[in-house]
Parts: sequence; structure tokens; C-alpha cells
Amino acid sequence: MSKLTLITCALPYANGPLHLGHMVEHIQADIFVRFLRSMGHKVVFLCADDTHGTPIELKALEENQRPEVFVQRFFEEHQKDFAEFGISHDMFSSTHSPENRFWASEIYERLKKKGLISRRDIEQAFDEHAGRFLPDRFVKGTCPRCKAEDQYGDVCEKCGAIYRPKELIEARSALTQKPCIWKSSEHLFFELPKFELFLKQLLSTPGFVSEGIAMQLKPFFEKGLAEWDISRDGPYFGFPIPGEENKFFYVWLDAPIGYISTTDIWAKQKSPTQSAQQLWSPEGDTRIIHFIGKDIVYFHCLFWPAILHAAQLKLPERVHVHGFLTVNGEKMSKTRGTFIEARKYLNHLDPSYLRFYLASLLGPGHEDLDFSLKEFRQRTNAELVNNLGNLAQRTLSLLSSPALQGQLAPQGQQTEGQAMVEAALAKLPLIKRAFENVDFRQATKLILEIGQEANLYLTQQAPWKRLKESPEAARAVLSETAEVIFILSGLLWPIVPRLATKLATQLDVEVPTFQHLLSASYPLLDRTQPLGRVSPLISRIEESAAEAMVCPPKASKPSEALLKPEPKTQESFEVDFDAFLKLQLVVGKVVEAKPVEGAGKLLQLLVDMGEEEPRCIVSGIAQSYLPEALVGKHVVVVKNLKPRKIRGLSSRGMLLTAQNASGKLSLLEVQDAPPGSPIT
RNA sequence: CGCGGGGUGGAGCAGUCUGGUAGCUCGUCGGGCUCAUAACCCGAAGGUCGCAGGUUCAAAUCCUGCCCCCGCAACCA
Repeated sequence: MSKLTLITCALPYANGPLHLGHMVEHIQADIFVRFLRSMGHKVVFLCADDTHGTPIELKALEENQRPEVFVQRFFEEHQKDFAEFGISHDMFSSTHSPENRFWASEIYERLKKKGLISRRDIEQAFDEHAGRFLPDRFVKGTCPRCKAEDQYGDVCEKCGAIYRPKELIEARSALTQKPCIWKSSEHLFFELPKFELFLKQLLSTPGFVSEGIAMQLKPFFEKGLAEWDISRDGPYFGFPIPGEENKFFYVWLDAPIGYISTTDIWAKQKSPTQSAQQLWSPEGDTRIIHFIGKDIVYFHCLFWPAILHAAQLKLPERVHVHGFLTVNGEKMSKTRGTFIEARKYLNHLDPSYLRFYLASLLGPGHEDLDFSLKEFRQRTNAELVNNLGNLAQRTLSLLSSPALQGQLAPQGQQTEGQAMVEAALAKLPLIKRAFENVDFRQATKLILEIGQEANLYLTQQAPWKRLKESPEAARAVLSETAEVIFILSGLLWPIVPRLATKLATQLDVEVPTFQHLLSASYPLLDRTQPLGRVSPLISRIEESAAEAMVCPPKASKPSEALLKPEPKTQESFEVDFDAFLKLQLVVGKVVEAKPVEGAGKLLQLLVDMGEEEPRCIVSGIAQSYLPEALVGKHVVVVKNLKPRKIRGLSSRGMLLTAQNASGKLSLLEVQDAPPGSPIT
């Protein structure tokens, strides 16, 4: 009964702001956490910033900061963003903490004592000018298979070949652009292959991961598990490995250990009778559930359980994997402006909308979710605002009208009403099961059905008609709807806690817990108590507010963005007329159009702009237009745009397009002006 | 044969595990209501459930083969 549940989210990397993708995971976990709390379970919800590793170290270097200082900025930002979305972490810490250093060293010592750490030399790219070893991603060169230039050290993006950095032709450092040398160094390895049987068994334990995820991990066993390199040579931002000279723990070793160290910090600060030691002991009466994205399954389902097992610590009961968030059907993209940062959302919209919308999309599986702006706005308005919000508004505003004085009716006067309330209560076991299964899509659907029933009831009973001749009949009807609103406030609390609280406040009661509702019977409200103050609950999402979120494409490199003045929104940025004239806009006639091979969004066009020769222009409109449909069109072209090489083709000019909410592009066309006509 | 996810009225999705009247939101058309946030309620049109075959009294659902889309992984001036 008093079993403690530890729930974690993956640790966000402290090198940038949070975006909507992070929010999917934290909102999903938070809904689950709140549901468990509402059921009377003891839950501790933990998270931390992941602060170590080469990318952060180099970024800090670029900004002339010590990495400790660099990560601090995001530590504060992240916590603030999470808090505003209502994410109820019990503790949010950082992997750069004394506790984490302690646990990383402690676990390492345990592994070492068991003879699970081996050492051997490996040869690695080394940048002599920077004086450091280079991770694969920081080595660039020509692909040994297809000879594509400028490829990363691990995989060719052109032909998909997988290789070692050393196989690259003319390998160079991505930091200094100088050729790299190959230098050997001793590394420490965790002997993962010894855990093959253990891991296979774990993955087939019902409930540990979904079947699909277990399937995805199969190839690793077929290839054979490899020893895991857990050390990095200095300089490296991380914890020094005890007993070693200039060697540090690889960031992925100490990141999950952050789950334990955060438990440690939580216990010290908030529950001194408990300790991380005891909570993470295999004998402890704790259950651990990790929420992660599908990109880090490998770490959480192979390395991490093996390490925990080897170090004699508690294994997670379940690793819940969710899919990625696409925006308007595509990967989030900075250049598209669809890379929506959490802060940007908060600047325009109420977090309740996103929590509700994501809940209505999130099923138990790990399929990707689409954040389509239009769907988001329409569905949230229809379901959350109209169905649920307006139900409360129409009921409560009538009840608090001068004729009824905010007073409920004595119970038992309305048999249809009682039936409605009881029908709502009868749905509770189903809703409970949906929440337990992390099937919030189903939970949301069932909750909406309750709202719809109540709206129908009101329409049929029409209390507003009875208000004059028989106010008590109207009061009786409305009191039954108030009962439903009370139930809804409890059901909605895990999903939209602020809204649920507001509902309860208007009834002048506390939000009921799930546990309470499950055993409750009609009538639930104390009918002698007056209502609280009534006001509109949640307003509709305006199209402009939703659009504003994806509006201005940002500078692609955050470091540049920081140096320059704040990138201006399209509305506030003004230019004088001279600046406009510098842009040569002309009419161009498309004479030829064909797809660019291997690039799904690009078309290669020949455009007649009234010059001797038509120009070659590469344009990213392939998903909106068929090549054949373009030929003959008179379009608007920026003529004096600096030529640019795209996919090896020189593009001399740019077609102007408008983009609608779903991301489709629409070319600006000109009716009857010959090619080359200037546009002013 | 890389691995995974998907193809269901105009759009976006649920239903597939456990076969039996094809459901939800939006949109369209018609009606009701006028308490409420242009809201709420009712009705209608619109589907060969990607294709082909098989199992079965019965297939969106189970089996076999195939096609297409998406992500892992690029592209955006």
C-alpha cells in the first residue's frame, strides 16, 4: 500500500532551451504522476539537467565561459519552463552535483570490484591544435564509399555507409578544420557482453517494455553486445575517474546515475527518514518507472539495467517509451519556424491547451504525435473550451443568477439528473484503467463523453425556461449538472490541474481525488453549501495567437543569435523604402522543372527572367507542387539574391511563396506581365 | 530482404491484440434552442477500411504475398 513510486523523465541536455518535444515527455509523465497521486499513491517525480560531455564543453568554450557557469543558465531556464507548464517535479537537480559525483564513483568502484571493468588502448582522432581527442561527430571528411565530401566520422548522410572515423578520406577536425592525427589512448570498458542473458530475460519480462521496443533491441543481441567505453580523455567536462590520470566518465555513464543522485538530494531535503541507498536497493519496497523518448532506448534498456544490476541496485519496473513530436506533419525545423520552444509557447498561450491536446493524442504506444496548429486550435476549442468549459459556464452562471442566488437544490428531486450523475460515475473504472495504461487518449475521450451527456441533459431540461415560473425546478436541474462538474474537476485534474482547480473553486469545494470519486455515490456535493464566485474558465484559442508561435524563423546558430540584437518579428521589423528597393523582384516564367535526386523537398527549375539565358533556381517546393504543374507559370523571383549552392547545384534566385498553417507552400503568381518585368 | 511506425467518408485520427451494426474531432448541408465563450442539441450526405489472395457462417480485425508513405538519417535562400 505504502509502496513508493519513483518516476523519472529523461534528463534534458543543458545546452539549449526546452522545446515542445521535451514537453511531450514531461506532460505525459506529469499526468501519470498526478493520476497516481490522486489515487492516493506515494510518488516522487524526479528529473535533472544533463550537463556533461563534449558538446557542452565546446559551446561554453565558444562563449568564453566555464562549463559550470554555462549550464547554470539553462538550469534556471528549464526549471522555470517546466514549472509554468505545471510539471510537478518533486526535485529537479543537475548531474553536475556532488551527489552525482559520489554515485558515479561509487557505482564505478562496485563494478571494478566485481572485475567488470576492462582496459585497452584505442586509437582515436586527435586535434593537435586544439589539444584534444575528437568524438566521431567532430571528425569530418570524405565518405570512403561514395566519396561524398564533408561527412561526419560515423555515418555518411549521402549513402548511409557506416564506418570508423579513421576510414574517412582526408579526415579533419570539425573544430579547427585542420587534419587530425590518430593517437592511441587507454580507455576503460564496462563488460556488457557478460549481461546478455540477464538483459534478454529482462526484456522479455512482461511490462518492462512494450513488445515493439523489445523487437527493436533484438538486432543488438544478434550482432552481439559490445563492451561499452565509459571513459574519455581530458579535457572533458565531467567527473574524473577515481584512480586514473586525466580520465573522465563518459557523459552517458553519469547521466542516468542522475536519477539516483536526484533521489539522494530529494531525500536529504524533503524526506530525511529515507535515503537513496535504501530506495534504490534491490530489496527496497520501491518501484521505478522511466519515461523516455524512442531515441535513447538503447541506453535505458541495455547499459543502464546492466549497470544497475551489476552494482546491486534496483531495476526499473518499466521503461515507458513515447514517440517524437512532429509539427504540421514534419520534423521540427528551425528554418521552418516550427521548432517551437517551450518559452515561445508560453509567451502566446495557456499551458492547459497543450496539456489537454497532448493528452488527447497520447496513446500507450510509441508512435509519433503530430502537433498540427490547425488541429490543435480547433480541437482544443471544441473539446476543452466548448464542451467542458462552456458546460461549467452555462450551468454556474444560471445558478448564480439573482433568481437562484448560487444555492443548490436539496438532493433527490430530479431522477433523470441522478441517472446522469450515476452514469458518469459508472465510467470511472474505465477512465481509471485508461490512466493506468498511460492511454490518455482514451481517458480524454471518456471524460468528454461525460461532458457531452451533461450538455445534452441541459438542452433537454432547459432550466432557463423554467426559471420564471418554477425556479426550484431549474435549481434542481442545474444542481445535477453541478454534480457532474464536480466529478469532471477530479477527472481533469491530472491533465489540466489549473483548470480543474478553477472548476472546484467555482463550486467552492476542493478538487476531489480519484480515490474519493471511485467510492463516492450520489449525491456528491453538500447541497447546503453556496457556490463560489463564477467567471469564464478558459477562453478560446485565437488563430493569431496560434500562428504567432511558428512565425519568425530564427537564426540557425544560437550562438550567433546571442551576439546579434534580438531577432525581430515580422511585424516589428521595419525597413525604409531604400532598403526595399535594393531587392530586385521580377517576374519569371518557369520553363523547366524537375525533382532534385535524393532530395524530397527540392525542385530544380529553369526560370526565364527576361535575360539571355534562363536561370537555374533550386526551390524547396516539391511537396507542394508537381514539376509538370509549374511549367509555364509566371512567378515572383528575387533576382539579386546571392547565388547559393544547394545539393551541388548553383541556385541563382529565389521564388516567393506563401505558407499556410499546414505547411503547404503557395507560389506568388502574376497574371499578365512578361518575364523580367520588375515588381515594385 | 537494415529496423521501426503507418495507409479507415473531404482533412486529421480511434477501432485491429480478444473477428460479428465502421466510431471521434473538424468541414459540408438541413433543423432545434437562445442559459452560455458565434456556444449547445438533433438529423443528413459522404467509406469497395492501400492492393491481391486465403481461413471463417462472418474479416478493418486472423494468415500469405505485394504496393505506397513517414521516422531512424538528408533536403528548406
